[in-house]
Amino acid sequence: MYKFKGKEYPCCASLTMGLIGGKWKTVILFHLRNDTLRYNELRKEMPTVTERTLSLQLKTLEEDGIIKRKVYTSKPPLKVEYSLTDFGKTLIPVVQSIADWGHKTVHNNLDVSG
Amino acid sequence: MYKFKGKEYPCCASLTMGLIGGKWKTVILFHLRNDTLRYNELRKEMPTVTERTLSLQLKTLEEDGIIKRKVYTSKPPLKVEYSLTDFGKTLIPVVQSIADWGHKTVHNNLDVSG
DNA sequence: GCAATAACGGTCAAATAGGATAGTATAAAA
DNA sequence: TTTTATACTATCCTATTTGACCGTTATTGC
Repeated sequence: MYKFKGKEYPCCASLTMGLIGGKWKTVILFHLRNDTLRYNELRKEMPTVTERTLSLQLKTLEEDGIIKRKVYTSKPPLKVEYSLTDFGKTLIPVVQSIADWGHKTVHNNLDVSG
Repeated sequence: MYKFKGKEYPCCASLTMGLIGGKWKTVILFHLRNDTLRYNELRKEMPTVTERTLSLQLKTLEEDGIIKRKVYTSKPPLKVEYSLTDFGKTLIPVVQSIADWGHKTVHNNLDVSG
């Protein structure tokens, strides 16, 4: 049994998936792996996600300590930047290997059965 | 846009997650990464999954060409063995990095915020 | 004055995932 | 002869995730 942040997981792999699983989290982390991006910049990178879902996922990633949210409110134009925390940066190799596999698989077309 | 087996994904990372995402798939792949296991051997490794869910996940992993199912029915005692296909073996580094991160994270207790 | 941009939040609904429980067929073991 | 083991399948139900759509506050640009 693995425990992390009050949640229990039966396997080390399921712990990781509990944090980065779901339809959009790895996509967000992929776009943030080398960059700091604003909310609307993320939206442009991920046009098919709804705003509601994006902000929900950003919130849980922040709660889990994986990304940080920096608000520039020193005066008017609201500006919010998202980036990986130090803890979140430890996930870069994982996210990268997930992304690389997807990329390589499409290109090699290793798909046998059609 | 990435396409694989008739499904579309907005990002290379989401393609991978479409195949190995969900609560149990990486756990199954983790246990099969070096071994061939029978249905009930998998159950013993994953006592908290229900039989329904386990067999559903095994079926979709098989349909996606990631694992193969070998039935030994040459006479009576029914025996079914699950193992990775060659295609599935290309996922070993991905699954391993997911598992390693979970393992290391629990042990280092990198959890900052509590 | 009006539209556009930025960064969301709220509500509702649909889809999907997963769990609880029980049942099946066969055969061996006690 | 009853129980146990193997490898599932079938129903039913709940919980979680995600999408559609609209509203909000504030400010800049035309």
